[in-house]
Amino acid sequence: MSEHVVERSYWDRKFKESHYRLTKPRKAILDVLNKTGDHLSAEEVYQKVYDIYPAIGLTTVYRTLELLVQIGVVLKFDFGDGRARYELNIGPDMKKGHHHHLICTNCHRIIDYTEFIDDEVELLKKTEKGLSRKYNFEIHNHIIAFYGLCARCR
Amino acid sequence: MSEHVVERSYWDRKFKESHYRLTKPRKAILDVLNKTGDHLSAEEVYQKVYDIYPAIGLTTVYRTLELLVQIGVVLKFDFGDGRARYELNIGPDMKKGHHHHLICTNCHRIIDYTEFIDDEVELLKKTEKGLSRKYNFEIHNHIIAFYGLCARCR
DNA sequence: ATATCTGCAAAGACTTTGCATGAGA
DNA sequence: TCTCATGCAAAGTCTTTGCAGATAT
Repeated sequence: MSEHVVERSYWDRKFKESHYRLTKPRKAILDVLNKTGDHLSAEEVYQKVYDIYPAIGLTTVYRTLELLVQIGVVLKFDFGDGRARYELNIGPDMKKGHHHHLICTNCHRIIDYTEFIDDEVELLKKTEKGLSRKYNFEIHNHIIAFYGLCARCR
Repeated sequence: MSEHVVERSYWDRKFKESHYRLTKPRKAILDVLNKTGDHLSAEEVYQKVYDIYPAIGLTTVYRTLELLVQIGVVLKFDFGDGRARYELNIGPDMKKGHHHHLICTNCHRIIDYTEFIDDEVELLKKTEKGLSRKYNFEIHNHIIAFYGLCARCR
């Protein structure tokens, strides 16, 4: 399918720029991230990759996720349940655009929201500009998260 | 000193409300959190408490910090360096008010900032109201953080 | 060819749990 | 008194590292 061709060329380019090799395990991991709408833990990524590429090792998953975070393709989060979680930041076939999170402190469920994002982005742009000037800090990314109790847990 | 009396009565009240006991180890931990301006890890809290209360155990530090998070006295963060960090949320003698963080992804330094907080808080209030209605989510807290490179690392 | 990458096993780091002793209301 | 809290040791999780064999350019 041509959809797949587009994906491949996109990652190819992105990897060439970063002088890393786009190997089979890495492609499989990217495919998994590209298809899911969830915030997967390393173990969960491993499980899903295993289905399409059983030779995969958990170590490679960790190393690849780390690499993808470095080159800005993946975002890494910690929602307080003791394991890091990952989601695609940029990709050819992304399920969602820029969004933020509601995090249930009881059951650790994550709700993505996109409401008010425009207002937030506008404010954050101003803030970013001011902060990077004042602290000489080069901002690459930001997060906003609300903590509390979800509908089921309250 | 009367300053100390004020602190004690404050924590006393807070603990009575929560039907927990304000023991010596817990007092020592609160004193440490109250005096520092940093975001301490559990190990760092342990070290500092050790100086004023050598009988302290690391386990107690973990359990107490967890407890303080539960009753809303302490905030828990994960800045990406593999250990949780804690700071006082409310207290009699706090070093800082509400603030957010700039996090260096290279050296893991944390910079607190309070600029633009008013604008942010205003926007977040609106957002909170909308989100809690739409998702039936009870919001207790929020975080904003910017990731990037600090002056030294860029 | 040859610099990277991979998977396994082992080690590392942080955090939690079991349990007998000790302290607070 | 009697429930709750503490400290030590041990266990549990998630993540990283060492290394020999496999792979991509």
